[in-house]
Amino acid sequence: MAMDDRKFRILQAIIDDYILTAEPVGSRTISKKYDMGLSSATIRNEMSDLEELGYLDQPHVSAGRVPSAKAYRLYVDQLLEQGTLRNLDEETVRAHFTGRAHQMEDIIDQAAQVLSTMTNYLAVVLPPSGRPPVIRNIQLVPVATGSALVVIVTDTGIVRDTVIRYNGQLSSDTLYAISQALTQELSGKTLPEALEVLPEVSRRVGDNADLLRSLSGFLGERKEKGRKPHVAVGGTSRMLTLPEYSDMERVRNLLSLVEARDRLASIVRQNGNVQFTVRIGPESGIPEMENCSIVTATYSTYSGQQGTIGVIGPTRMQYQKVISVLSSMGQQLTELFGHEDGHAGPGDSSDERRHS
Amino acid sequence: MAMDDRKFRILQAIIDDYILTAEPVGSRTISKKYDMGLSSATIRNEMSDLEELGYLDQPHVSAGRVPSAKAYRLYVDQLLEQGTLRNLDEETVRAHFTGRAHQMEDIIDQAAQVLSTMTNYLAVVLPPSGRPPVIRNIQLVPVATGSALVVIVTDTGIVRDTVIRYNGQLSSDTLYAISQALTQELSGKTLPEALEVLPEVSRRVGDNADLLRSLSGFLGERKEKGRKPHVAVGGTSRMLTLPEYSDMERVRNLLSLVEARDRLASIVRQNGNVQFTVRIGPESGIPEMENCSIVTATYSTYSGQQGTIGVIGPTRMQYQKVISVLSSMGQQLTELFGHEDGHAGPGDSSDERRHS
DNA sequence: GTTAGCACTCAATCAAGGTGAGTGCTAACT
DNA sequence: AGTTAGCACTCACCTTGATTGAGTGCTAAC
Repeated sequence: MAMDDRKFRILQAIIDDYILTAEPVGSRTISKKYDMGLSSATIRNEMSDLEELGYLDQPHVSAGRVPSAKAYRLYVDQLLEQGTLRNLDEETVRAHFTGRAHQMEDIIDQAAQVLSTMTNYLAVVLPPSGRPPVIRNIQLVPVATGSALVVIVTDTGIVRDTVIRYNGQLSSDTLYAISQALTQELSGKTLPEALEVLPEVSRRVGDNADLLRSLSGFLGERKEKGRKPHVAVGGTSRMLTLPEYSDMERVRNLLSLVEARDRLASIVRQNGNVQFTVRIGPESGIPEMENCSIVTATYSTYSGQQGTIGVIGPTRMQYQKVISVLSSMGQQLTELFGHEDGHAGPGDSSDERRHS
Repeated sequence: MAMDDRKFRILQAIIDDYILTAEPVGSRTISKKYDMGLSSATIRNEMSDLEELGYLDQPHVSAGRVPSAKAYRLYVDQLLEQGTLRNLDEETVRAHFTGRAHQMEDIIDQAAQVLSTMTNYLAVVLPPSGRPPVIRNIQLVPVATGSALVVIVTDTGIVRDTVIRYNGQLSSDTLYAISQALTQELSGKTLPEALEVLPEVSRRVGDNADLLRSLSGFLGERKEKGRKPHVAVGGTSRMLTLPEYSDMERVRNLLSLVEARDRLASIVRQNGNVQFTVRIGPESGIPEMENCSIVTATYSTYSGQQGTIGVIGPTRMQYQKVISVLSSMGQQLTELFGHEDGHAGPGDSSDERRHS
């Protein structure tokens, strides 16, 4: 016995209904609500077949049927194939996501916010990452006697800054001179490379050994740990309204996942070059995500770095909606970061980008 | 009838027991577990009095008694008076809170983490704020053609940065010259003040009207919205293990509060100059916090700015522990920020501070 | 003033029975 | 051969009622 067209249509109806209600679906419901022109008995036979084929599960004998992960997989694959769903939410996303902010973090926060309100699920947005950033400019700004702010502008537009301290006093002009020297020597290099050549540079620049040692220490630390990236999350509380989270155990699971940002990031992060990933239930291989689906998309920056945006929800997720919204958001982030200044947002207050 | 010493001791026992078990406390429990040398009947009489005095509530007639907000208030006041509890957790806090980080945000994140693990409640840490920061130094760092990073170093050590764009090309040296001029003119001023005099400065500096307009726009925006401060939160998932959060409704309340960081901040933020605040249940005046207590403490920076750290938990909170931990943490943050560089953490890798 | 004793209350627990949604199977129908 | 009506069966869920036990308030004796 194989999957024929009628079986598929019935399966689809079951999935649709289950996504809507979160209740096991009975044969009578399908026969009546989705008029297939078939009696419940016939549906019943087909459902029995579908169960045998592994597309349906039965919580217990006198309950309706529930779609299996395999069913969702089929459903989603079919959705993606026909590809009609894209861009349905394009405009709504544009309307809510202004991207009008100066800091990268604000932007991804806002993106997560929009994603979660539009989908009603948990949204995660990871900042761009990828190949190591290349130094463009180093600037030392006097803060107080004996301390300076190090600003490193990289090609990704991400600015890393910290205060270092040194002995003695250096004038603003001296610091500028050192900055220029450092920029000269180090621009075009990645952070680890810069760290390597720093001693040599230090010799050449000469008499500020102390300051350069501090700088070196800072770079070294950064190399090891990296700045832990800011992971934006939205919609946690919204998830709790879903019936699947009336179970405390699951809520706790979800919450501790959300709290462990780095773990969350590693779960969501998408490798490879596909535009989309849909991982349904156990496909993710993550034990506590058995009942969740993870849909991710990517966006990219002008410098070729890649970021991930993702939505986590129950397996009975509104896949069409989620995929459509993610797709639009991915596109818009790509647009937003697709410009030379790297940092986001129209610094001037022009409104062009929305229509470009 | 008034509160006498015996009544007080009984009340204390009830509170202690309720804090421990979260179950209504019966007369027999008090008589046996806390040997008062009194029979349950006597305790019962006293409890009846205590109820009449408003210190105890009875969920229903055949249940034990539960301390009222008034009881906790008395209990806490008494704790604070005797003041013996301070510094009990000093060492543990020191051990877990290294404060070893370059970014302010990392530090307050870590502080929230430590607070929540040590108390098992929800911890909130607000960055220092207070009088408006005064500009010390302005620096424009070239990022790409037509765009520059604005770094403003303020006396609070907090660095605000953003990329602005302008027409045309300016060399690194030109930008430096402008930076110097701006620093000259604007240092010592607050942001709003700077915004006011900027047009004038613009005239004097001359031919870079476009850039200065961008800068002015940026400052104006900042003035309005301010950079939304980073509010660190820790221990959300830990709260769910408490029996009072087996109710979904409450969990949702808590969660949406945690998600609305600004609201959370306004709840926790402590005004006035007291070292401590303990708000018990309805005292906070916040409807959804009726069953919660909020304990806050402050820390301050060398520049006189003040930050708040707080713990939110059920009214039957372990007040002693919480107060002690908050106290130690506040002290340590004050120490940490009590130095000229404002930005935190030993930039060098010396270990001195832990013993200073 | 303290305590033992007793009647009383009431949430919580559990078993028993009823209900209804849903199934699987069979036999009749097209 | 596919479809459908009918029927027996299953089982989660709800209701009901009885039981239990923690806890109280009151009274009378110490």
